[in-house]
Amino acid sequence: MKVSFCLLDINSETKAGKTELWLWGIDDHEERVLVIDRSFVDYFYAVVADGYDPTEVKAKIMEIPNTLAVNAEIVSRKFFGKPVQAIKVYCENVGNTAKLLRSLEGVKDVLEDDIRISMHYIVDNDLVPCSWHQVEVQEEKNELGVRADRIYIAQAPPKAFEKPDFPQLRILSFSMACYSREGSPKPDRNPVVIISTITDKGEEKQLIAGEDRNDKLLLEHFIKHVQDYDPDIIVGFGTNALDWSYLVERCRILKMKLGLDRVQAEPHTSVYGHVSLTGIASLDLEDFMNQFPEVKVETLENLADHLILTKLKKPVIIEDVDFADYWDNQQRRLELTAFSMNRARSIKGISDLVLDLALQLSILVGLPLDYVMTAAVGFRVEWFMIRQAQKIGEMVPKRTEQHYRSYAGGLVLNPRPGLHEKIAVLDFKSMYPSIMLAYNLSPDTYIGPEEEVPVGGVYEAPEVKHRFRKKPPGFYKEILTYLLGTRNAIRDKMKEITKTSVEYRVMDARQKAVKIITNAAYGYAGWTGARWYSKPVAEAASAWGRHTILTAIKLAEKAGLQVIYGDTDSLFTTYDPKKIPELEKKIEKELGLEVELDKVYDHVFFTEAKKRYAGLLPDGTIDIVGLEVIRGDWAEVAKKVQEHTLEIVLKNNSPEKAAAYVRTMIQKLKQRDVPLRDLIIWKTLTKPPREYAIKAPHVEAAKMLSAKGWKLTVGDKVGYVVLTGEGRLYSRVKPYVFARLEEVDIDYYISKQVVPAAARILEFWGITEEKLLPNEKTNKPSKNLMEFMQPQT
DNA sequence: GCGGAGGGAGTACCG
DNA sequence: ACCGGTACTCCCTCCGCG
Repeated sequence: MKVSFCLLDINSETKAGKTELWLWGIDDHEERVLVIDRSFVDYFYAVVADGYDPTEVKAKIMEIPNTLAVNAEIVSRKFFGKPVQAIKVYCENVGNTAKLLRSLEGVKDVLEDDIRISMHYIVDNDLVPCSWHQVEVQEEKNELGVRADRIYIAQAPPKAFEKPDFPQLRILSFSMACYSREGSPKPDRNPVVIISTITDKGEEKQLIAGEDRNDKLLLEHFIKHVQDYDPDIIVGFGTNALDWSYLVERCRILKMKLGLDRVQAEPHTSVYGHVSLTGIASLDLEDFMNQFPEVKVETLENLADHLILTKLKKPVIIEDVDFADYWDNQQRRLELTAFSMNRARSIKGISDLVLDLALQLSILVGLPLDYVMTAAVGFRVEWFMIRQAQKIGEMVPKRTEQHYRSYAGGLVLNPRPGLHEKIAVLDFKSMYPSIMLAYNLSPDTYIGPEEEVPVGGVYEAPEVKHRFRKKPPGFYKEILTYLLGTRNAIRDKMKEITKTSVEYRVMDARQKAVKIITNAAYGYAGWTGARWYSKPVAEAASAWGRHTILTAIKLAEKAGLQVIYGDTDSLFTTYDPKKIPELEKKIEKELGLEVELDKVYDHVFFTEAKKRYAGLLPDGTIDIVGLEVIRGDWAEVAKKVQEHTLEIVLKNNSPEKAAAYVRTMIQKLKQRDVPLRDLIIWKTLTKPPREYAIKAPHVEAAKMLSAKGWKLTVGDKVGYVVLTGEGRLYSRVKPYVFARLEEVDIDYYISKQVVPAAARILEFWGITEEKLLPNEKTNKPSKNLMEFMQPQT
């Protein structure tokens, strides 16, 4: 019989020395199915050395005792574009056999022994995660005790096919709270006191520990609840780093097993730091944070707030530290449980918004849903490439960390400081991908300095002089042609569809997924960890990029436009509605790359610094780029003042008014009329505190947190405030959770945060830091004299 | 012993 | 665990200073 199913998860199981592939999915009757394929044997390639007869090499391989090689076949493949003969060796234990063959005479290289069997299976059979497949099967009785409505044995590998609808997924979102009076909770001593869950249908369920904080029953109920609801996807926040390992450990201590997946096994750590649940896609919303760089302190509450899930009322935030206090108070315990439930609701709300993109990334890249979300962008690009490589018979290079050599990147112009009117921003569309495509940049088209110019000729990069054959199209070109073509096609189709339709939403997500991979291709090429790393490719791309923008500047100036600023692929010029379209055409004609008029600023302000400016758009919104306002490591109070300063300057063209506003704010600060939270400075811990070469404020604050039992890891953000006192800054900081408003050094916030941020803008009009600070005895007379002598004011 | 200059460490941004 | 280019703050060392 034939069944159709949507593939959601895949794992491999070894039964009696034989590896099976288990495909988990939903069939077209909404039944949960497990399709087992026992016919796939994993493999690797043994590349035949020059001058050896493949038939003999193959025979030799088969003769080796204990190779475990079940079969071998001679195949023609490509490696970096060059045709090679290889022996495809099928065997049960790829790792050992590949090792044996590495030193065999006649074998030049061993490849793809580092690709996991489930990925070989997906790639070779062209399976598409989160998509429909048809497969010839025989039904088998569920004697394995797995949680599935049907179990099938595949008679042949499944085949992907197009089907527009998507099955109704069961999704469970959850959040947990632990009781600890000793800092970060530890599973060997601190119980889980609340788990809040909510399903995709909005059904809420809370599991709460008993008065004695005994969590055995709670955990049993949680496991049972998951088993009963049988979700296809489980969503949490911080689950990979925290929740899953905590729950597993906690269960072990209570002599239980956290068997909530579809084979009643424990969650297990997998690649990319992902924690995997067999048969269920486990998603961690923390992995989505890089989608929202605007959210600087990456908490669930901040993300929910950013996505306006909480527009009705700002929820009360209860810090982890205070959980124990809340729990121990009858009345406040209700607040804690409500808070926990709200977290679960936020998780559901956010996943409703981001799941489309996650699914499309999984479909495009070909990694199962849970993996694709945890994988860093470099690995997403790589899996997409591996998939394409298979299609054209290209073998996958090994991952060998290459020696790092830096190279020159994009060109940044010095801005013309001051306030400008009517400024156009021209952007090259997908500049690096377009360049790589236009000049056929690829590791396999690169012609080394010693090599002859091939028939058909070469493109030679400016400055760096790297050469690339014009024909045939290289691997990167194939990929970028597909990506850029697909994105354009999707965007064209989207124009014909109602914006509120489901179809539009799906296409928008697909378009975003394609964009993510396209934009990362250049960075991938220059990443020493990449399988298809090629410094010449990345270096040539940026060289052509510099050439491109330099040419564009010349053309703009020739057209009579003044260039105010430019960075990598953008140009800021005076706006002339007649000249701009002509310039666009001229640039496209001369360079073969598309430019577009991205926006026109009514007013735009530059300091002398690159990469920092603010512009007013016709609709009244203000773009702020690079300045303190958009930085996460400045106190909110300074950012607010700078933002308002910019608004006054850009909208009213009135620096004096802005200065007056700043002075008012300083007065307010002096009264300590400011919430403590506006004084917090957040900085990331980029290494373990011990390893810092110098003393730094955020590191000292981190040490104080650790001393109180906080578990801090690299990548965590530390929030601290500056206190009054003597000496270096690092000696008078305190984590904000321990601090009171009365102890903070308000003068620090005035002189080192608010005033510099405001003066950054106002200095252009001669309003210096000194002029913003109220006149006091602390002001040195000499400075006032200097001020007096400055001519421009 | 102290203050300031200048280089270095550290972080976060832009495209 | 994607690239290079850039701004900026605070730390730290060193130098001058009879």
